Amino acid sequence: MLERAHLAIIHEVNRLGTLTAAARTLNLSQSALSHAIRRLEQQAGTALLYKHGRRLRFTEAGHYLCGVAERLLAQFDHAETILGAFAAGRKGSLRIGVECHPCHRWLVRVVSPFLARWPEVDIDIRREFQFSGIAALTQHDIDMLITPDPLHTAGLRFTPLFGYEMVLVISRSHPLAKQKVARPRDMLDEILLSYPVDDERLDILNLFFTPAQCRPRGHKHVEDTEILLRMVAAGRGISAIPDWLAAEYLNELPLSTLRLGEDGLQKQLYIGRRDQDRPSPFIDCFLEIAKDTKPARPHTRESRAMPQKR
Amino acid sequence: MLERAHLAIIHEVNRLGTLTAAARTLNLSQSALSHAIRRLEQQAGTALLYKHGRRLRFTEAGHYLCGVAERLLAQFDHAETILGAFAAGRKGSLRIGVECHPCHRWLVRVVSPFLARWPEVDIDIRREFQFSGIAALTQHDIDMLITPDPLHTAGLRFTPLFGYEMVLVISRSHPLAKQKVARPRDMLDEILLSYPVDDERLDILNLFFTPAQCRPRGHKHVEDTEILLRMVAAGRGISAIPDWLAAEYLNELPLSTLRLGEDGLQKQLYIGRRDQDRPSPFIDCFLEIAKDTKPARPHTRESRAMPQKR
DNA sequence: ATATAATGATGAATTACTTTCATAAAACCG
DNA sequence: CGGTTTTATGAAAGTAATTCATCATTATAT
Repeated sequence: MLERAHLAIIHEVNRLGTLTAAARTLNLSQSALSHAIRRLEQQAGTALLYKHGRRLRFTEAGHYLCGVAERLLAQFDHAETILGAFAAGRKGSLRIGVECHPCHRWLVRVVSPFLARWPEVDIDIRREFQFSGIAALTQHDIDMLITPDPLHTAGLRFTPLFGYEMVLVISRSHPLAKQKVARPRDMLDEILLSYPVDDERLDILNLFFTPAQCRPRGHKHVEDTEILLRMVAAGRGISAIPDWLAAEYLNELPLSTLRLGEDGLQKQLYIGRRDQDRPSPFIDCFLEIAKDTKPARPHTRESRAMPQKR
Repeated sequence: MLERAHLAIIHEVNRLGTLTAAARTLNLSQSALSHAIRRLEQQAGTALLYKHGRRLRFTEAGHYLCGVAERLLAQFDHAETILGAFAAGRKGSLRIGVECHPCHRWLVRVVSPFLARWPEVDIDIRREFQFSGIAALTQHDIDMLITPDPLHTAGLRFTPLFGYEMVLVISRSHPLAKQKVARPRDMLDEILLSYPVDDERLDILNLFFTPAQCRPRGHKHVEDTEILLRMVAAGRGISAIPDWLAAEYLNELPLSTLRLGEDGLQKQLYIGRRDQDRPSPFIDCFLEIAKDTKPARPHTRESRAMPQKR
């Protein structure tokens, strides 16, 4: 029978490359691992490792088990963490996934009061997913997902948080800065700056440029919002960000915002959970705080020009 | 440490309600389960079950573990199923290298029935190699190599598939189209069209032009067979392809075929494998299908002029 | 080349852990 | 209140994992 111990061995051998090294980190003898793997192979009826030189290589089946090990061990670890929280009289932990890069600033404003009210709950925020955030949620890699793109799958429930508008930000000294509305054809000579995300997941491309069958002259990825906006302010490119995020920076940087198309690019932020999860007071509390935490500056046409300090 | 056995116990107790019943289905004594749970509780530092009347109920932590158990046990079961498929040779992947450009059409006729019979086996076909196909095979980058040029290296084994003849194709309206045999000196004014392959690997150059110490007027690379033959048909060049491939196109395009030299340019297709590879039912099956799949139209001198519909 | 170090494999001995056995205690049921 | 069902527990037995000592192989350095 496949046991956690087997997975741990497989995982460490994969990570470290040799039985000897794996044995060290597992506080076992090299012989123990060798025997354990041999037993597992006999039970499974297939080889998992074979010698290549004086090291080991995984067979196809072994390689498959590496993947299993990685997934399952993480879940064991997490389960033990939660169990530890129960033991310590705490309530548990909340793993939140965020699929919307600029939402990070908003999220910290939700997390702070939550942590104050639930000192016994640990929060972990994840921004990178092997596949999608939705998959991470269904596979219990995270407990909540914050995303502008809900995918109504069986077993998941999405609650709307707030609507917002994606706006174009450009340097205030840019010729187009006086316009109210940006049109795709105006942008042909611009460099688009975006978070490092697949093109298919960029609304500015999907919903603005692609329908007009054109693309900006260039496209660069920038990880950090602050740096991204400073590059825009310096005239090094344009970008599309939520209106409320733009509002936070309008009085700090020489930026202008333009509506994307006549109707604007309207979005909605959702929080997704698994249906089957039992109700928990702190999860309810988190949701409540999240719903009450509107983005920094509800953006209206009037306020755009005159943002106030937070 | 939380083990699979613990999860199994938790799960059965949850399902059946009593330790005694759970013990029965797990082929263990009631006492064994009781001890196991006790140990786990001591390690976790928190109670998981408590007595309610003479039965057991889950604590909050225990209830949480039920959920974990359900998910993880399913994943263990699935992993063991897959492992069983590996052991039975049902599951695996087959990376096939093809060193013979026009063989692609033949290969798809082998792969289709194979995929139908081995739904759990993934097939990957590679046509580009960093060095040679032989090197890719010895270095485990591919598992099989289909090539007309076997190189009998230690550790590799080549099985012949079928013999064929490379023939010259020219437009039917070409002055030479009436000849039976093409001679190098007739081709001095022609443009040779070939797949984008190094000159050293082109048989028409090595075995036809080079011995006669001449070259055609020009040489262009074309990636796609269909396009290559349409160019030939349009009188834009000549090419050398296997007779059976020519046969497939003779009734669709105005082409003529000529023998390359008096004896023709005879070739043989081989399938190469590593000697040391363990036998696998699906690899054997692939070989069998490959051997049984003769090229589209066994080409004879008589049929050349009068190809039939497939 | 040859010596040396590193690594994995193996069988026997040992150790650790799990399971059973036997029994007690508690709870439900008539 | 017995009779029955169920869990808990300590000691004994049994099973399985681990180590030890050693060998074989391969890579690296001299």
